[in-house]
Amino acid sequence: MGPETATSAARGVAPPTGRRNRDADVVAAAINVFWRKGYADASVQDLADEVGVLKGSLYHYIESKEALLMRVFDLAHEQAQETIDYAAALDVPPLERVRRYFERHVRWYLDNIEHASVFFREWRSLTGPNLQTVKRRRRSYARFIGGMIEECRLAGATAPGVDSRIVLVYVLSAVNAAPDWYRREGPDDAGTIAAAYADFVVGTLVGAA
Amino acid sequence: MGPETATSAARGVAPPTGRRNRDADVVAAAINVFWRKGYADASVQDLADEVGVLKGSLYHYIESKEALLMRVFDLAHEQAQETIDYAAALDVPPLERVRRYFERHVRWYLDNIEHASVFFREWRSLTGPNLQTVKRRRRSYARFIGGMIEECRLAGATAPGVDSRIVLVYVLSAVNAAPDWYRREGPDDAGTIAAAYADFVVGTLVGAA
Amino acid sequence: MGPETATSAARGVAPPTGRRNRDADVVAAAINVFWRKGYADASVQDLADEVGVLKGSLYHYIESKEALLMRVFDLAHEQAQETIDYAAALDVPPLERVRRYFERHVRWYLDNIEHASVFFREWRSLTGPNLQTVKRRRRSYARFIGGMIEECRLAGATAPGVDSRIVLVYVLSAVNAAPDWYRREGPDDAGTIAAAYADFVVGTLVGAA
Amino acid sequence: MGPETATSAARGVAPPTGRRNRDADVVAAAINVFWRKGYADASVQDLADEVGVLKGSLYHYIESKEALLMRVFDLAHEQAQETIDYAAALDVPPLERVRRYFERHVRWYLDNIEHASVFFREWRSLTGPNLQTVKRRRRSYARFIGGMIEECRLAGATAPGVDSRIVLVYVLSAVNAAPDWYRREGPDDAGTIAAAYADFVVGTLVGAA
DNA sequence: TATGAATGAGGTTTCATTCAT
DNA sequence: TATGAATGAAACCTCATTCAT
Repeated sequence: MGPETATSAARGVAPPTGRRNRDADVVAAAINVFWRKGYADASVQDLADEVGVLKGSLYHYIESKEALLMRVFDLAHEQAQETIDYAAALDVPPLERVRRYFERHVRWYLDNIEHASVFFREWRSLTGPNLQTVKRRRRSYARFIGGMIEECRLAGATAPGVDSRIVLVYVLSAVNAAPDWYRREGPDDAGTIAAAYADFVVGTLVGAA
Repeated sequence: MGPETATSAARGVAPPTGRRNRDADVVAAAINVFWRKGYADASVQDLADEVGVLKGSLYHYIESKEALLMRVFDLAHEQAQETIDYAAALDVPPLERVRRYFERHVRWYLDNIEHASVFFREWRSLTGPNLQTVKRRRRSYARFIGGMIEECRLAGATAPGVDSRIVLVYVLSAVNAAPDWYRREGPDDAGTIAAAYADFVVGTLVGAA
Repeated sequence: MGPETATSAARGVAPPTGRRNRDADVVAAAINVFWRKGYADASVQDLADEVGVLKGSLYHYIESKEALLMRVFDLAHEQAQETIDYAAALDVPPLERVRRYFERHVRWYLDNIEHASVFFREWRSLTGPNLQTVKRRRRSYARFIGGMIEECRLAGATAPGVDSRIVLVYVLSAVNAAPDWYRREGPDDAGTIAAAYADFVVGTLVGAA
Repeated sequence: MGPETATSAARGVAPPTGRRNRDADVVAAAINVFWRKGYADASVQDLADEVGVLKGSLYHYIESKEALLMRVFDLAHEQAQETIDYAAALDVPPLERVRRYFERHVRWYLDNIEHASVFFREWRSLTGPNLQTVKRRRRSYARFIGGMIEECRLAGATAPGVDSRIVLVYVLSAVNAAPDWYRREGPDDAGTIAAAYADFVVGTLVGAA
């Protein structure tokens, strides 16, 4: 897993720059605690313990527990957007774009299991505008991926009977649950699984009997 | 004690006409409330409101909030087991068994979205022996489905490079998330989606490029 | 974390002048409330009222209602142990050791009626390890006192027919109930009663007809 | 312990007369339950379980939980009064009257440990007129015993320095705690202990050094 | 007499958040 | 920046008692 410790492995943020990177530490702690206990069962005390400050002090870094959860989502969004930008910029045939998108996408999940798990499990705990924002983003992801699939269909690359809408939710579901099943210590490495998943997606598009 | 349970140790008389089957009502209410608010955010007050009794009165029917959640899981388990028994009893080729299993499986999800959603989302809220029981059942489901897939492979019905373990988690993930996406008021009816999903699963097995 | 404990991880500065020793206040309040209403009938609200904080705030100082009761017992134990150490260190004949032990012992009861009353009345309200601890201590007290009595017998200072075991429970019972009867505003002062009780004990040992 | 079972050994009431003696059963059950769990921790459900009826049905036999406790006290009072009447009617010297009173008194305790324990432990749980009644009776017992002791003093049978008031509470305390210490399965039988206690009391009166 | 569902008040405890120091 | 005491609302659960059947 690299040089990080097990408990702070979920960060994906830059390492502390020597003096102080408390914001990133706090988000990394939140990812870990929310992953282990779930947002609802995680107390602010748990978060403070993980960061190593007293409960009251934590409020110098966060506005509220939910705002902290939202920061976790914002960070994930940035990284998801990078994958989208990467795929959008590729100059390859539609099916290959899909394959490369999902390979990188799944790869991110498997390299950031805790973060990805929180991302997929806990969005229902958000409220009000935060919830709206996250839902909007999710629709935007789906629209982008749906667009890629539609391109494949228009290019005649998909099986005749395939319904783009159904295949979209099918493959998204399969892929997004990856962090629920993957074990770092398991027999398959992340690259293998990411490639296999990407192949499955392509197979689902072209091959449905 | 006769055939009655310990808690309803009546003297063998028929249940008074005035007494409805509150147990079933309570579980149905729990499914709805846990689905709308999530287990952690649902209060016992919410549950009592849904049933139409006072908070304290609810404890005539449940031993604890978690025990009620567990009853929701027990009920889902019974029905999941029926699908397994149905598929196991079929006298058809392996691939067809898989197809029919998943069609019925998905069909149950789509006909019981709230129940299925709670079943897939809230198991982490269980604790102690309840959690162990549910995990054990999940492993048992996976073992059954994995067995069906392995039968296909041994019968030479799957694509050469397919890794049974990976394809298992892939299709389970895709299928189990169905209640997250399906909208009853959407354009596709449950039968169509269930059939499409079953076809995707078969396609994933036989067709991975 | 350095040498400080995790929960009081102060930086070694003296406690702020504004912060009183709330721990001692809380135990004192508990003694009073448990004495007036009994442990079972005393609510956490009663305790908070006596301390002068809100109910929730009390949990900064206690872990649970029972843990607070246990602190009352721990404090009493410390003081009971001091009396034992005092008596054990005396260089006097056995009967005189008994007399001085009980005089001091009763004196403590009468000077701390509320505390002593709770100590003798409420130990059955403890549970689990707390209850075991208190029972163990009680056996230890009895063993010490029984040892003193046995010393008297071996020194030939007791009446011939005296059964050490029976006389032990007899005098302990008589003495331990003192706080139930004594009224501070009564005609006899604590010193007189303590001396009388000690004489009775000695009388019971040497004089049983 | 005679023909009764262990769990119903505390009654001291007449055995069921064949058809129905539910009142006595209920009091016997109360004695046992209050003895095992304490009045405050005993629920009406516990009482109903012990009697063998449903909770609601118990209210055909009792008016309230406290009224049931009061019946336990009334029954004990009847039996305590019998001992007093017995002693009062004796035509013996004062010291001998004291001795016989206490022998019988202690004997009752030891033969009815559960009942006696509740009698001495739980009177503080009564309220209002019930509490007043029980306190009045206790004063009356003390007055009777104090009268016997005073008779001894007037007859010149006590040691010169003895203070009647102090010796009264001393011996009462010693004697009343007997059910706290006595174990039916212990090495000494009830008759031996009752005699020894009575001797101690006399010894305390005549022999205080 | 017997039932057991229903009541409603009260119990202990947790916790996100604030604020004086 | 850091503390930790204090807040007060809300959580789950228990229980003595009532009452329609």
